[in-house]
Amino acid sequence: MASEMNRNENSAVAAAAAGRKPVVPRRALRDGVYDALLERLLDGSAPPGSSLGIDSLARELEVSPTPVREALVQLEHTGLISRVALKGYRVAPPLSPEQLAELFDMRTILESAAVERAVSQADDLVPELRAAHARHVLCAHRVRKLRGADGRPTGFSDLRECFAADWEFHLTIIRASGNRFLLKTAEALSAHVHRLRQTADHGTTDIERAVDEHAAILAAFESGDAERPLVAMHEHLAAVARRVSADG
Amino acid sequence: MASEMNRNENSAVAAAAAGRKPVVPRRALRDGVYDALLERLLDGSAPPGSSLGIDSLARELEVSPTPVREALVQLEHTGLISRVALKGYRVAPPLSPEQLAELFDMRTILESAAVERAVSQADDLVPELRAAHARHVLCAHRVRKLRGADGRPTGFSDLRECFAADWEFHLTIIRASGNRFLLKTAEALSAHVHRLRQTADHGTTDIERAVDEHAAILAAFESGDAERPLVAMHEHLAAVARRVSADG
DNA sequence: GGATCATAGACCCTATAGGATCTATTCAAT
DNA sequence: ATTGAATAGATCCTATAGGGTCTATGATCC
Repeated sequence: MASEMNRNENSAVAAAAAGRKPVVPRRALRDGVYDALLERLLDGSAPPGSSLGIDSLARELEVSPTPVREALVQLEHTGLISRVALKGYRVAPPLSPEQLAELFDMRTILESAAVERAVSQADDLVPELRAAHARHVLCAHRVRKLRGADGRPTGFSDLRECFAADWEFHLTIIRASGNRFLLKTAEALSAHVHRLRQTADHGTTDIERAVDEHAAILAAFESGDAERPLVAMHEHLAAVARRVSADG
Repeated sequence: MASEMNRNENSAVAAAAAGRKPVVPRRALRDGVYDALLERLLDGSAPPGSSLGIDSLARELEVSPTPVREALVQLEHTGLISRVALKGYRVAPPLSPEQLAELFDMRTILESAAVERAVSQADDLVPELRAAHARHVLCAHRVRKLRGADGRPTGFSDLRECFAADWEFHLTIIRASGNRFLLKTAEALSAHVHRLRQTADHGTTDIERAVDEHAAILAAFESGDAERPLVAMHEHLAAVARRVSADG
């Protein structure tokens, strides 16, 4: 009897119980719909305030309303869309200056705590951080090349990749903190962080500034000092907040 | 308590959508199912690891599977349930000691930041905090009376109310921070905080300890000092972590 | 001309049905 | 006795249909 139970215990079940992800990620329709809707919200296809009709979205995406509804519920907790019961979903308006300040205040809270906890494990962190930074530098270089040739970056695809590399640098530090709740919260905030990329017309100068400041953070971790990474991160976040607030 | 959480979340979303909307809280079936399921998860009716069948839940609650599905999606992001695509939902296992440590580490991060930001607005905070603390004291007194009469508190209803008052004290401070993201994150963690009440057999002694420590925090805010509330909060959270970790 | 009411359309919410998948039991074969 | 496949049951996922509500347009009345 016991052997049967052991045999019946699937690897996916064991992985879920242990908190690990299954080897092959299985996806239902609702996950694909979620990605599609998130894409629309992030690249500005859906202007703020526009209504998200369940039925119309289902027709556009060629699925039934049910997975659309599930994806919208999942999207609701990101803050990108707002729901009024018996009235429907709408794209949330862009963050007010006050909310923007609160967002960066929150980022400072979370990432400062992450840095404080990551310095003790700098040996494991520094190599990963170097790799993440290298990818960021590579993207920035490519964007600059494209800009030099065409005079303007081609759409959002290259910029998005660069922004993703930027965010990945931050996530690497947060992961090193070893706190799953911290990581989960940061990921929940990522939607807002990515959305304000599209609002502010970030030129390549901002990207280069970010690369430089990330380099300073990396160097601070490499120095082995316990205080310098924290101040470097503080300066970086404050600089990003200034650049975002003082947009055209 | 569940309805309060949901109402707060809705008001926050409405505020983020378009200013203030003191509308009557309209509720769809989905919200009621969410509350019912949260109730089951918090009072231990659903043991960890048990499967949450959509169809069976729909039959039990006498609704169709669709609102059940929506409520499960909404519940998924709280961490109380885990989903495997094409396999179903299951009640998440209780937090491991490591996760428990991370949870309290996260609480320390968030609530320390909240205290730091709340001290500047102590004039507005102190009256609200006094009221919240009074409700907590009242609940604790009633629980002690009941315990003295019957020898044991009647079920969870009274204790739950007391725990809700405890948490409301913390939320009051976090609200005073003026950071919506901080508040939203704390509310997201509340599910875990409330769930571990049921696991550990908290006697009335723990409640009294919490009341005393809350009183110390309140006194620290009343003193006008900028440092004392922070250390009082630190001591409180550390004490709670010790009491939870050293359970029977 | 302005306001009120009625009607129509669109939408959300809920319920039911069918196809596909997974789990568990059963049975046969080595 | 253990392994393997096959079948039955249950469950999940998706699609479709109907009831109720909200919004918008147009007509009527003051």
